[in-house]
Amino acid sequence: MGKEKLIQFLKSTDLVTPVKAEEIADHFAHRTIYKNQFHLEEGQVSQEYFFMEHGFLRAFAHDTHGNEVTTNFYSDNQVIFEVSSFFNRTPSKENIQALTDCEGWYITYQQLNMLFHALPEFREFGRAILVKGFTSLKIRMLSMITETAEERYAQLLKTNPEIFVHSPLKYIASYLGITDTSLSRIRKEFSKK
Amino acid sequence: MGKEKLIQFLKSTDLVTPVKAEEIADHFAHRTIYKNQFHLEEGQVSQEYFFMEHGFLRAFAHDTHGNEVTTNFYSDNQVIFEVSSFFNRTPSKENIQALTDCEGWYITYQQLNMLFHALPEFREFGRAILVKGFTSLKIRMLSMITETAEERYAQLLKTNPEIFVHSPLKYIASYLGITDTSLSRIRKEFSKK
DNA sequence: ATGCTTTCTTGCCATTTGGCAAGTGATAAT
DNA sequence: ATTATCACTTGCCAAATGGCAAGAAAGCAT
Repeated sequence: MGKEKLIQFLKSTDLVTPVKAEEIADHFAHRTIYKNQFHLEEGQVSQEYFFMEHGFLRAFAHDTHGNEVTTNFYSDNQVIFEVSSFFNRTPSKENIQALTDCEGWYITYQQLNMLFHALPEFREFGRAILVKGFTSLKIRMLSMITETAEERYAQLLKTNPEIFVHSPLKYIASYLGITDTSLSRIRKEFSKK
Repeated sequence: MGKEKLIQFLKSTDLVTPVKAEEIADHFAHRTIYKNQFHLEEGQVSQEYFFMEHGFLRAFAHDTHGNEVTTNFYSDNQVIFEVSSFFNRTPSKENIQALTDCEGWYITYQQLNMLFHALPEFREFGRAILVKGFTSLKIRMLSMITETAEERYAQLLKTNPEIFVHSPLKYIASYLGITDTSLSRIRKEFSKK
């Protein structure tokens, strides 16, 4: 049935046994998101808990002056949904859009709760995903406060080089908290070293 | 037994019924944290899920050059614990210290899991707390990226004036992502308006 | 292949923020 | 009361980042 990657991912957390992983995966359905399509649009309620088998997505919001700001990038083996909108059933302030064709597996909010109820192990898994997202955001916040734009750029290039393959620099710039002009200059300086 | 505030807080989320709120509260024990004492120290595993009835706390971490950075402030009616350390049972990179005498109620990791297991409603409550923390961090990140230091200062002063009552400005400065020198200048400019 | 749009770079200059050190005032300890 | 420490401010200047506009380069549509 082709859900090997999903099953492998569920098992990789060590919170879900092999047998239960299969059972959980049974409830996921296949989803393709074609390049430029939206997985979630501002104003909608995030409906799908989406495991990405392969592809590349960008999440972005609008600031008070209407400018786009990239809030996240997502690649293979990540779970994608807008936490606040998904769990509170409120309209999302974020958009999630495909930068390449994406393939993966999803369940709805209702199905997720059903599974959480039926399989406590999956609930632990769900929490682990949440904690992971929270933790990486905290790390990013710390780097926003303590590091220079160049240091943040160097770090991103080192730890997430695939972002530079799939995303235009202007999206990366706002993710780093700088303008595209500055990013261009930083890259110039950086390449000299 | 004096746990009215805790019970009220549990009920306020609408995820926990009045009866269950009492049952949950039964498992919490009283805790006083005196001014300057640590609720959590770097290197330790966050052990207590702490509901603050009243008081004021600051969380801080150290950056790569050893400088203190304030990561959060906590006041009345908040749940305090270091998410990553608490759930992953790993050493914390953060410290949580009292800026005033604090009083509240706590349970341990083991008790929390026991309660989660026994009372699914409390689990929902736990998730809501997590989602809330995540959401406010996302909002803060967006403001770090899109707003000037002065705008962030004005916003904090408006929405969390109590912080300025209890915390020295240098702690607030690093929370805002600026130096204490800059905050001082911003305040000077701001007061002219 | 041609033209159109988007992405990226660059020069010029403005603005924001930081670094350091001195100075003032407040608080705390003895 | 005296001293020491801490919190905050300020002046001077440096460094980082932004804004705008022009131009080069790359990608896309027809």
